Amino acid sequence: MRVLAHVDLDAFYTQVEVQRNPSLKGTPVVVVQYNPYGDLRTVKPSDNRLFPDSNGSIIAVSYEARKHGVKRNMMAQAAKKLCPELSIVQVPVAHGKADIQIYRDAGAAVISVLSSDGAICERASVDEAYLDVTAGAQQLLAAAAAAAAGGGDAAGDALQAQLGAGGSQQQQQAVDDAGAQPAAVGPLLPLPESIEGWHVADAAEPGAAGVAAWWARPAACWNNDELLLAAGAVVVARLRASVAQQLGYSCSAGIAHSKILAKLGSGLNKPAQQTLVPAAAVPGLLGPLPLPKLRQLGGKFGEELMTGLGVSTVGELAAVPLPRLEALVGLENAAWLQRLAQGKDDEEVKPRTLPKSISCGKTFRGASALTGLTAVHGWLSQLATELQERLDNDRRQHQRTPSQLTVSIDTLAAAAAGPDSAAVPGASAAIVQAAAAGPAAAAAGRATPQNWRAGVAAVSRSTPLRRPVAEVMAADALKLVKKWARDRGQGWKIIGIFISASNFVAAPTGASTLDSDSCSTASSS
DNA sequence: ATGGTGCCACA
DNA sequence: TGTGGCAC
Repeated sequence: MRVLAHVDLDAFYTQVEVQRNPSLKGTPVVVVQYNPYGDLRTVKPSDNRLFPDSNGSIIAVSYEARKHGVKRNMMAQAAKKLCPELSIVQVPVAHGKADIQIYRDAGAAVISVLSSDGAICERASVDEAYLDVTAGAQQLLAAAAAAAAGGGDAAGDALQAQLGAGGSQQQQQAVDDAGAQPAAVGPLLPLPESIEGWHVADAAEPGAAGVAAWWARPAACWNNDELLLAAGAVVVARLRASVAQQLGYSCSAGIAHSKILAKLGSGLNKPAQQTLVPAAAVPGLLGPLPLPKLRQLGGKFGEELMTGLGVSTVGELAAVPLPRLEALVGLENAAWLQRLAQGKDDEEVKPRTLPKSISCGKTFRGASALTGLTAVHGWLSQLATELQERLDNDRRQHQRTPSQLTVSIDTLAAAAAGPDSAAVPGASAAIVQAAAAGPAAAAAGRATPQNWRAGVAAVSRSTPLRRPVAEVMAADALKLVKKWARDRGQGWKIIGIFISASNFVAAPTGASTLDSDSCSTASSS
C-alpha cells in the first residue's frame, strides 16, 4: 500500500511577502493584483509594494486576515472594511503585467526541500505538491523493527542506513514480519516527541490527543497499512520541519493512501498542521462531505452529478447504483466515480518537479479590450519578452528548451447579437439567445456590452518554437493572430492574450543566446 | 473591475 | 491540434 502526502503551503504568497518584509509578521496581510490599464510602469519585487489604497482583487489572504472574514477574490477595499488594519501588498509588475516570479522561485525552493530526501515529488502548482513517501515510511519501519528486535537501536539504524534505498526488499520483508506479529506493532514505531499540529481524520478526539489515542491503540488493532501511514506521517513531519527550518515557510499536509484523500486531508487542519487519513476514517470522512469538496467535482461535472442524481454528499454518490451512474456519465466515468466516492484513487505521484509548460498572459477587461493588430503586437512583445526571460532562466537551471509555441486569445465577436442577427461564432445559440432576451435586446443591431460578452470565445494556435527569443516568438505569435483575424473578418475584440512554451527537450546550458545571436539576427521585421 | 498560470481529457 | 474544464 502506498503512503502519499499532499503538501500545501499556507497562504503562500502572503508568507513570501511577510518574509520579505518581516514587520508584517503576525498581522493581517493580503496580496492583490492591480493593473491600471495601459500603464507599463514596473513595480519591482524590491520596491515598497504596500498599497493601502489599492483596490486590486485579492489572490492570497494571511490567516490573521481570514479571522476577519477576508476572502480570496474580494476587492481590497472591501476587505479593509472588514479589517481596517489590513496590509495590502501588490504583486510585482513587469512588462505591463503582474509578475509572480518571486512566488515561483519560493515555490521551487520548497519543492527542492521536499524532494531532497528520496520522496517522489510531483509539483501540483506553485504552492502545492504531492509526495509518495512509501519508501521512506518502509525504511523507517524497518529501522524501528530492527531496533526493537536487536535491542540496540543504534545498531539497527546503522544497518538500515547501510541498506539504504537498495535494501527495499529486506525492508519490505521486515515490515511484513512486523505485520505478522501484531503484538510487536504498538511499540514498534514510537510516537514522536512532538506531535503538535498533528491530527487523525475522524478521530474520537481532536488534535494531538486524538493522535496519541490512535497511536496508543492496542497492538492488535493496528494493521500494516496504518503502520505505514504512521511512519509516513513521521516522514512528512520531518519534511515540513525542513521546509520551516531551511526556508521559513509553514505548510500543511495530508497523509493517506491515495492522492484524493491526501489532498482532502491537507485541507482539514490548517495552517501549519498535518492530518492522517487512515482507511478506517474514510467512510466517516467522505460520507457527509459535500460533493464539490472533492477534487475534480468542484465544477460543472460535480454540478451535473448533483442535479442529475439528486445527491449532494459523497456518501450519497457512493450509494448510487452503478447502472444509474453509468446512464448519466458513461461507463468509464461511472467506475472512476464510484471508486472516488470511496476514496479509492489509483493516480500515481508523478516524479515531476518542473512545470511542463511556461506561459504568460494578460487579460484586457472592458474598455481595455484590444481591437487592432498594432495593440496585439505590442502586448505580444511584452509577453514574449517576459517569456524569454523565464525560458532563459529555465534553460540555465534545467538544461532544456521548449519546442512548441502556442498563442491563445480570448475574443469577443463584434457581430450584434440581436434576435435576427447571425449567430456569433464561438458562442452557443443558447447563450446568444439569452443575451438577446436580456436588457441588450432593445439595442439589437448595435454592439453593447451585454452582447459583446455573449460572444466570448477562446482560440489557440500552435507553431514550432524556432528560437526562444522574444522578437522571434512575438513575430510568430503575431502571424498566428493575423491569420486568425483575416479568417475571422472585421470586427473583433481581444480580451485576453496568452503565449505558452511547451514540449521541452534537452538542451545544453548557456549556448542559447549566443547561438541565436550568431545564427541570424532577430531584427528582421 | 475575479488575474495569471498550469494541468488534463476529449474530439 | 485545438477546445474546454478544473484548480488556486
